[in-house]
Amino acid sequence: MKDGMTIGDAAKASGVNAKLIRYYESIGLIPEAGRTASGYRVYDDREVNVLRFVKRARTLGFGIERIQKLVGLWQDRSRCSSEVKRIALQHIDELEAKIAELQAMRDTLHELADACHGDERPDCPILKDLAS
Amino acid sequence: MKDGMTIGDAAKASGVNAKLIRYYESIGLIPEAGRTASGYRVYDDREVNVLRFVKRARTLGFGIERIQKLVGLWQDRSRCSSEVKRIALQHIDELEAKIAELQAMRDTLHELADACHGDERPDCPILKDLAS
DNA sequence: ATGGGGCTTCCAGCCGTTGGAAGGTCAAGG
DNA sequence: CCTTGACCTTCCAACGGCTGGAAGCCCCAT
Repeated sequence: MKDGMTIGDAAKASGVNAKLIRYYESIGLIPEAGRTASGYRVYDDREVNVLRFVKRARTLGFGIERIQKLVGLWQDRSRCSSEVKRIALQHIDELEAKIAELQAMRDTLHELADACHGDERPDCPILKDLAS
Repeated sequence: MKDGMTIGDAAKASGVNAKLIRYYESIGLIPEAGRTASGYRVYDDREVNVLRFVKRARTLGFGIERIQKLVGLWQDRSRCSSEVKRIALQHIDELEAKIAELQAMRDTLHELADACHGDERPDCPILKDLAS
């Protein structure tokens, strides 16, 4: 039962849904799966592991392109860990930037919301700010 | 020179580029602009103010649909500030959620990157985590 | 009249999914 | 053997919020 899974089985085993597996294949993130005589895709444990790797990397916010590199490094036994770390640090930088951006929005909005009495009257510092 | 601007002038005056102004019109975020005899869009100060409002709201991360509501409330003199505040608070909640999500990614990655020596050796806790 | 800049429309792509339609395949049960 | 229903296949479209390009018209200065 381990080898020769259908895409549905691979989806359950990896946590990546079938539709997304096909999509990942279509964009070249994962190699083309083998096929049965009738055209069904066939997966084995190794491919499920790749899918799990991809899913975990997505959970950490890596983009597809970077995941491709990570999968490559993962499968390259002669890789340098420095290369992997470099990619991770770069991603951390981008996350920090995004976080800072969102926090700035939140902080501004928080101030405006605090200043807004939020009652039935039309006077509103939030709209005043937006209109400025 | 104040009224009867072309889209390019309105873009400069509002900070929203011409392409985007047309897009906003196409999705109904802003009403259809008037036209000259030859088909050029024409803008006046009031419309530029709406564009500025939209731009500021986008800067604060509001989505288009919500901005539509905000513009409506802004132009409604009998609005309740509570309604505006409600929208702002809801948006703050979503920002908080997104921030927390990104922070979780960053924290995990930070731990992994710290544990990775990042040298020429292949051993790598980052890949180990992704493969788990 | 010619050039160049701005305007017009429409179409396509970005990212990572998700949904749906239309049709083929497979195993189980009547 | 045939039907049912759950699976699989492909392709096409939409989400949000833009951004770019192509093809063609308009307007002003030289």
